[in-house]
Amino acid sequence: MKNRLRVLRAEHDWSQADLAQALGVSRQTINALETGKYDPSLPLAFKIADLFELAIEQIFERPSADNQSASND
Amino acid sequence: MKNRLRVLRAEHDWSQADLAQALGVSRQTINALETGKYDPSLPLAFKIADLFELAIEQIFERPSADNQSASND
DNA sequence: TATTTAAGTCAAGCATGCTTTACAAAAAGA
DNA sequence: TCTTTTTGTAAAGCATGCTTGACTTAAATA
Repeated sequence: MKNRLRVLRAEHDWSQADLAQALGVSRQTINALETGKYDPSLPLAFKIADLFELAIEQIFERPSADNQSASND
Repeated sequence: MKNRLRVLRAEHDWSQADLAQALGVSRQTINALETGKYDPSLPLAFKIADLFELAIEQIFERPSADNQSASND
């Protein structure tokens, strides 16, 4: 899932460490998000959205509709 | 983090199993989300939002701003 | 040039999200 | 009442999210 974190961070002229501190997470987490290692949890996504005063949908791109199925009893 | 899943599901007259199938997750996952056991991943939150044609923010309530801090180097 | 800041990455470890299988209990329908 | 459907829950296991600590490299600055 792609995101606009790096751009938003640049617009605010923040380092990864600055952003991490503002969000209460580690710098490595920010780096991992920006480099696409994994997606944030929903609570963290909300914090990010609140910080940048944007909707989650404006920061994170919809995933590519995987169509995986689970057995469901 | 509270959510409106049970209400939305009721509006559509779906069982937990129906919703699970529509989302490609297990019934137990839906039950866990509705009973507040845990929050969905961001990708699953997007799928839910897409299915109900709502924004994530309209389904999931913002978490109560934890203010936890990480050491950050 | 020497130093500092910023970014990338790795490994180990713990927490959370989701799976399958299984069972119990409540609610709905015959 | 009897049967079926729906919901709740539990345990074990695997995948993902996030932590700390450490190290490397590149870029900015004294």
